[in-house]
Amino acid sequence: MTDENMTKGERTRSGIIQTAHRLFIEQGYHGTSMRQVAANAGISLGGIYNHFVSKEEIFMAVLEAYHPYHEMLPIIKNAQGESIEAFVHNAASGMIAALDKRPDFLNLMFIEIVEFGSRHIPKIFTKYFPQVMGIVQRFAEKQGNLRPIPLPIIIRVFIGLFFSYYMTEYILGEQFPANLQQGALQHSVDIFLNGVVSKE
Amino acid sequence: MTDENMTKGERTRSGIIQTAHRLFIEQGYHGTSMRQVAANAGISLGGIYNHFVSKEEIFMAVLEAYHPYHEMLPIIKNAQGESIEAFVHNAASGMIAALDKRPDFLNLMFIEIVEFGSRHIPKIFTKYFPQVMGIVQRFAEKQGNLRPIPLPIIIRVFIGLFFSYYMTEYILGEQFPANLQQGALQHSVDIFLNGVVSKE
DNA sequence: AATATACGAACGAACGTTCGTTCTTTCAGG
DNA sequence: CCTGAAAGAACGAACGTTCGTTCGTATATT
Repeated sequence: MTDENMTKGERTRSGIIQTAHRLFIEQGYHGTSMRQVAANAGISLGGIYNHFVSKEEIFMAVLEAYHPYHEMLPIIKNAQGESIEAFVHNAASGMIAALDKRPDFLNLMFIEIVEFGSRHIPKIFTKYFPQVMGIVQRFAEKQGNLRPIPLPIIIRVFIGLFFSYYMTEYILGEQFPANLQQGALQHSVDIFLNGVVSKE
Repeated sequence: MTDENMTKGERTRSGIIQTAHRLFIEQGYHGTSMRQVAANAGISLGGIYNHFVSKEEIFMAVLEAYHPYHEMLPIIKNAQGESIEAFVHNAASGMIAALDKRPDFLNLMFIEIVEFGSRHIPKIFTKYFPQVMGIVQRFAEKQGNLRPIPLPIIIRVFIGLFFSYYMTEYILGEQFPANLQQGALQHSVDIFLNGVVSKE
């Protein structure tokens, strides 16, 4: 929805969500005050309550607006149809690129975990996992050269691979020696596909 | 240090740290008040300030007391000297067992990341990484059958493997289909060692 | 004219910290 | 072993601020 199609109220609401998102990921939920949200969104304190009934409802709206799953699924879907090496590498780098557009998405997740007791994450995962499972299953059957490892495990290790890869870059940055290596993602995918043990 | 060797003040201080740890991992840092800490530690509000100059100093003490690195390093050290399969599996399951004794350590990390901007984690990592690097390097040289992948990458992927493995169990529990698989850790280690692609 | 939106003062509650005071522990000097 | 003074520890009221939310009123939009 473009800016012109929105009423004034919708634009204000959207601005509040955007501002709250930035403040939440910088300071946490309880570390952010409604006054900060109001000031940074260019609205008065009381005016916020014309658009949201409570602070927690703002957090819910932020969570809804900023989770990247809608962008992730097509990436996995579009990555199929080539060799397994290309598939995995494209999927991994595509997902990391998608997360790069939501640079502080992990913070949002951590707030969810710590300050709200992970109420929503399992729901999101169980909703999306079957879809991912279906995509990978169809690809695996067509490709046919996987070792006999349960598919959910493979998916779990893959998600873990790219997730921890991103997390390491995100949290530690260049302060972690392993982050300075050239082609780190390529190597990581290589390990996922072929392992670290030499077969010669 | 046992309870008998401690003065009254040391015992109180230790109790405050213990209580604060529990409340922080349940509610976050800003979500926990000094009054809650005082009440749950069985001390008065003002009394706390005989042992800590500020709330943040309590968090520092909690972080120091509850990070599991002191236990992790010996585990990696003691896991060496056998085959690479045994080494990796022992190290992985040992580290997961160590984290199990600090069941909410991840929450503490997440608070650090969100509410304190990851001020301390890089410091901790750069302190311990060279030691881990040294241990693994000596083992790799002795073993000698690793594929030509940079060692920091291997370590990074391994840490990511076990870290995300634990995180998946911890956050999602049985609600994540892949967690219900038998021998999930064994399979994960297998992928790390040999990859998912069949070599036949 | 009717409705939606914005305002900012005001509310009571809760926040982290300080304060003066009292009670308890510690450990010399006898 | 006592004794008594110094130090340590605990208390809870109170401080000034900030919190999330409400409200009556004014302004803008439709």
